[in-house]
Amino acid sequence: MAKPLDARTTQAESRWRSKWSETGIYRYDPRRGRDETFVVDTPPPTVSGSLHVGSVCSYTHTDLMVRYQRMRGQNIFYPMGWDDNGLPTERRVQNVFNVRCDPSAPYDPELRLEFGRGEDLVLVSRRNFIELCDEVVAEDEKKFKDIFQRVGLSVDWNQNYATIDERCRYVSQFSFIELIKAGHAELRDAPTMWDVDFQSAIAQAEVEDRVRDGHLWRVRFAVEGGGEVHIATTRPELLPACVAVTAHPQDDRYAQLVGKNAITPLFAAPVPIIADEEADPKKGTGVLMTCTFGDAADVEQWRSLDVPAREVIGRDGRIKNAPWGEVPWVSKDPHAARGVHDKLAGLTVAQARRAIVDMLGEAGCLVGSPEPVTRPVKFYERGERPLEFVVSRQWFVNLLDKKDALIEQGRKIQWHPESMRRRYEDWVLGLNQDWSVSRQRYFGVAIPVWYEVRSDGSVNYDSLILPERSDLPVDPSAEAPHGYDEAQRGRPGGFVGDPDILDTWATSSLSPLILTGWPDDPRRTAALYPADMRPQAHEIIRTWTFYTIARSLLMDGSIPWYHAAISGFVVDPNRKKMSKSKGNVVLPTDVLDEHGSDAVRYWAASSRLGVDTAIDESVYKEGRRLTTKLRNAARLVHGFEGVSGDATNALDLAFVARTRASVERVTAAWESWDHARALELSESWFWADLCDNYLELSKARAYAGDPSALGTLRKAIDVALRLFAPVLPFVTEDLYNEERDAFISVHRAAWPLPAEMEGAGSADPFDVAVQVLAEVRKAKSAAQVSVRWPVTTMQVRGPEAFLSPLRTVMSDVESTLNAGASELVIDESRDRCDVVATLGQSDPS
RNA sequence: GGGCGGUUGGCUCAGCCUGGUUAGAGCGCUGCCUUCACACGGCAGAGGUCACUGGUUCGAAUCCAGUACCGCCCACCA
Repeated sequence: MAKPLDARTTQAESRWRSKWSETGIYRYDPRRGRDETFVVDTPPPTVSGSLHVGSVCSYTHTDLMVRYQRMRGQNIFYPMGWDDNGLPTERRVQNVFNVRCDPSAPYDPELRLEFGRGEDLVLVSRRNFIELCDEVVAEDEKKFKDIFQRVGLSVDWNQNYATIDERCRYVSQFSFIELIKAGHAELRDAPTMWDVDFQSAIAQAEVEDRVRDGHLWRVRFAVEGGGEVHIATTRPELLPACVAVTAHPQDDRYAQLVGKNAITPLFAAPVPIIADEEADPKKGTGVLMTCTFGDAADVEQWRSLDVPAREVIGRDGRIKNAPWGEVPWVSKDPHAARGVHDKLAGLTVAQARRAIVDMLGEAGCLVGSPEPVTRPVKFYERGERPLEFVVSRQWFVNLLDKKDALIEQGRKIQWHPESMRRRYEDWVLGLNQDWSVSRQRYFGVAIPVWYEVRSDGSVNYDSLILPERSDLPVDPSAEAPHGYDEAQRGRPGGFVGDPDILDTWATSSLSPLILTGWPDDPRRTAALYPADMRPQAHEIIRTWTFYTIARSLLMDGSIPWYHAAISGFVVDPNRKKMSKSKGNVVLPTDVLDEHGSDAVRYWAASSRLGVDTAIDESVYKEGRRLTTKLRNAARLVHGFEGVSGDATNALDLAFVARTRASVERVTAAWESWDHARALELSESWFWADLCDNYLELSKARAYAGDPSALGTLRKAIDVALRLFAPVLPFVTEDLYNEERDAFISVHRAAWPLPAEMEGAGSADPFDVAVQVLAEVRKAKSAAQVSVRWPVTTMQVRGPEAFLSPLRTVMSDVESTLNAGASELVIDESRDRCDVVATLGQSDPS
């Protein structure tokens, strides 16, 4: 059981937090140029519920690099954003206030609602709804900010945005209008993936496969002119939507049928039998039906075959009432077809499936019994019912024709770890749809478009009315375009506003631009864009990474950042993903309370980018151990009295050389974005070289006030504090300022560089001294005596190459070991040394 | 089905790119050592056929090929 966090640590952490905030040491300086500025495109966390401990880990990873860069003299632009637009917020607001948005309701400026559910459901205008959303997210933002500050993120809190705020709406709408003008975004009336519960279009990136049990039915189709063909399907309810039947061109079983018509059972619709490479002879019966629309393949075939669409599933996920009646010509027996359809109309997909299977069975059109199958089914990632393809009017951003360019952009970016680039490329290569950006929701950035209404009252979707830049952000459902007044809304000769909002990623994908003054302040933009670093989790490579790269490409062909730092997941100690249902969620506030900020940061810093990390109590303990060790080492050195001088003693010089080599390696690790390696190297230098060995070896001289030892020790502590400052910002700041009258932040101090340790020569004397030390310690341990136990005589036998450096530091070795006379014997026959120590007979005390 | 990552002492991980003396660290474990920075410490120790198979090489944890298992990402679902 770990000892509770001592009050000193907690108080120091909170004191330094306040001090940093008061003194503004993390503030961005807009006067400095791009080449000396390090820009972070911080992920705006979704502010709903509580912050995940995994977020604490990955945000800390960012802060580690930021603090390193700051100490390297970089001007840091490290903002914070909040992602508050979109569905999660809407759902929370609906629950918290018991309201629903009614876009047709007028705005009520006096509306005041209490937190907690009211008795009756209240319908509010879109603007009121958005205001309520603002209210709710403000609460969450406070909680998130508190945790981020506790963990010591060196964010410049003056650089802040929320994806629903005016600035973001402005940037998002402006950029979208630019996409329209450039022909990258267009309105299409086309089959789109649709969530029947959320009543909204969904983009490919928001879709996930879930494995579901189902059945494979074999259905008998008659062939015009005689014969029959069996098709296999898991979705018989789409039979009325069947527009073609396909078989593979090399499939001999069906070759003679191609070109003829099949007749669908129950509906008696003639549909062409077509040879198609996509039909796999090994699956099902080798023959499948193309329906409008069961899946993306259907959409593709429907396009390429140029057959009519027969949409049977409505936006509510139920079988439509009318379509069959609207196109009676497709059936050879319209009356019977209508009779069948009437039984299906209004049923959900699942109900219709059962009903149609029953009817097919009665009609003798099922072959054999259904075969149970499990197959992946597409769901909206937040949805509960399978997605359907429905025809609707949506805005799309064209990306399918830009795969090559998107991959090319990805290659200009450095990925950490490198393997994540492949994930991005795989996603790009697997794209099969353009980006559907309109969402039939309320809390988000409105699509900034109106459409003209013709004199006959119909909407002319080809005739867009775009807002002026000076009017942005706009809400087309509440504001009239220039040259019109509100009375003309929906009237012949008037206008209608696009009722939809943009996909949340349409705004998030502009995150590297949002705070850069784009597009109105080109000087600021040039100083902040592209960003240096995009930190994020790997799960959103398909969304945030991808869309951001795409937006920059479409904007001006730029890349959004130079480095993408991808963090892994944090999993529970059993390597399982944390989830509320499993009850294995670890709250950031709990670990911070229990172990302290520095220890939690130490844990985060121990994990490498891209690697999944398990919650591990022992690592927090290790972090606390390190902070304690730092305090104690600093206390010892700060307690020595005497004047510091230059290092002149042989051991001191050798230790400086050893330190210089370590600093070089630590710095190289930071430069290669490997904070875990940097920490490991810093630690082994500090713990072994400095504390276990050099401190012991120089202690006697330090107590005696030797200026060389004192100068070297003080320098070593100073280096240690700076080396650990990125990882342990609190304890290092505390110790750095322990001896100072006026506050100077270690986080503004210069990173230790080898240049500070020039002229130290070789580290050999230190290394050989350590070897002799280890030998004698071993002997004392074997004899079960204390480290201070006296050594009466000591003989070191070895080659001159070893003894020569040892000779220069022998007095320190002797005093550390409490040894009397010692003898060095040259023996070139061995490549190492032997140490023979005779221990004293009695306790020194 | 495709792609990526992993498999090293009881646990968590490093080392692998650039093959070469007894494979490292922390935790845990064992023994010893406490007035002189630190017992949230120090010293010493036990514990590993580096997943498996084959290959390259004088030499393989490290390079190559394949297999198994674990995890993640993706996939037009008949």
